[in-house]
Amino acid sequence: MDLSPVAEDYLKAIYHLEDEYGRSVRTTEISEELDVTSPTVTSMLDSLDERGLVDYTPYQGVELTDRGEEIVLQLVRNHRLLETFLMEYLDYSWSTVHDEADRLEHHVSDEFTRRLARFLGEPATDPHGDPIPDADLRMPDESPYTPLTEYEPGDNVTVEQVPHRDPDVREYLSQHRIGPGTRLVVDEVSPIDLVTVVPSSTDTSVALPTHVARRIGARAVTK
Amino acid sequence: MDLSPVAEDYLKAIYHLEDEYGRSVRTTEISEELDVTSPTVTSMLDSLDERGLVDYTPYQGVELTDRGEEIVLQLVRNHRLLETFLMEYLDYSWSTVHDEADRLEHHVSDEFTRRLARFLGEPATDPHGDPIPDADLRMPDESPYTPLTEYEPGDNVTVEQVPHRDPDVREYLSQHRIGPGTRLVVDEVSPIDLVTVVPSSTDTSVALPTHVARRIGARAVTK
DNA sequence: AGATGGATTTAGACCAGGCTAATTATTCTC
DNA sequence: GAGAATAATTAGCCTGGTCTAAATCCATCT
Ligand SMILES: [Mn+2]
Ligand SMILES: [Mn+2]
Ligand SMILES: [Mn+2]
Ligand SMILES: [Mn+2]
Repeated sequence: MDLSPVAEDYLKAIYHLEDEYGRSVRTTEISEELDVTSPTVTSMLDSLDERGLVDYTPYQGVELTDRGEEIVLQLVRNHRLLETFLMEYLDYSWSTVHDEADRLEHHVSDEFTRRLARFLGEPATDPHGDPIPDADLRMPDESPYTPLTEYEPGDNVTVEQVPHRDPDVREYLSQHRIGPGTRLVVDEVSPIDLVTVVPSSTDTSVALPTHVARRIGARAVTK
Repeated sequence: MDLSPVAEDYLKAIYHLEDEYGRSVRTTEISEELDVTSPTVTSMLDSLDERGLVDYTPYQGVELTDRGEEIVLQLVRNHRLLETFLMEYLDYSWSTVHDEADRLEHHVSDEFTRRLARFLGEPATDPHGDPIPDADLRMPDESPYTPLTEYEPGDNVTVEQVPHRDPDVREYLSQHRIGPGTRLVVDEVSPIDLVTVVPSSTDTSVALPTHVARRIGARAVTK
């Protein structure tokens, strides 16, 4: 299967959207995720379906096939190992590393990734706290982190996992000094889709909408 | 200037051919180098000329402009730093490293290359003995190595620079255990375009056509 | 100087991946 | 259950990069 970077990005988008919504994915969702028009998506879905990488039912939605998912898992492995390398050896910050990896993931060979994984010591998690599929593309077990939304006011936690694909979310968190390793106290978990936290480095309260807080993984600090 | 990898490869081909023949480059030469047909080359030359990256006179030939050369030098810098990393840290062999670098060179950012150069200690030469342009794209001075063709029978030398872009040449040298660091004795420099050498590791004489021997750089071993 | 052959360009086609405008399905609302 | 609103697809066009076949240029040789 010789796939263009463009086609690979459609598969990745479908993967992430399936994961986010837990159901088959709509044309519009892909078109928004990738910033292309919906007719463009339709024609790519036709072509991916022909190649057996997705199951696509017009007007109904699309899902990855096993072969499609395998391709995505290899890309995710490439991506997360690259991010690990870029941060640990080239001193990229967690908020700048994604774009570089998102391009390179399509262009490194499997051989490269094998060797890089060995060089890095076969890590199971990347610096954003996300799991890295192993050489057989098995995803490590559930991450042991608890979403910020499940803590109580007053809880003292260390951030371990940070959503970073969306540039706006990334920028906001980075601006407010919330990243991997940040210590913070949960201030308020409001029923109107808001969590407020106080990073110990700043003493300033930071408001987080639930959809962001839910994706921040943290570990309780045992005093 | 937002250039496709394909366009970049045309510029690189022109650069290497100019270097090899010391004159402007013909359509056919590019078409052989890149394995595309000559009409394809003609149309790409039109487009590169319009963008000011080459000077192209139909039926006469083509040369890089300063802007074109700058782009190539950045690619060469990317390429040689990548090869250095791949060999020194990921244990690629000198004969397998080129293809990976030849793809990646088009996809790493300038930021990546700056950081990689720092990580590697700002090397001036790659593991094939080729000079690496510095951050301002200045090529280091002439390599201090002497082509194998200029030695005399009986001379004892260490190979420092090895041509490796042509897969056939690369395969031949690798097969006969001639690579960076190889010690060998010059056996015969024949007027019929042939140099024979004996690598000290094998004791078997290896014949090299002049066009290959000329590109092998070596240093005399002082006994 | 003219004829010829090889190199080169022009003409016309195709595919991937985009777009806009128009059409058709599906879903929502009353 | 009909009409309106929304989502999705189809139709048709464009660009970049490729090809083959046809036309043209130019260097060389007599
Ligand atoms: Mn990422
Ligand atoms: Mn990507
Ligand atoms: Mn190389
Ligand atoms: Mn290349």
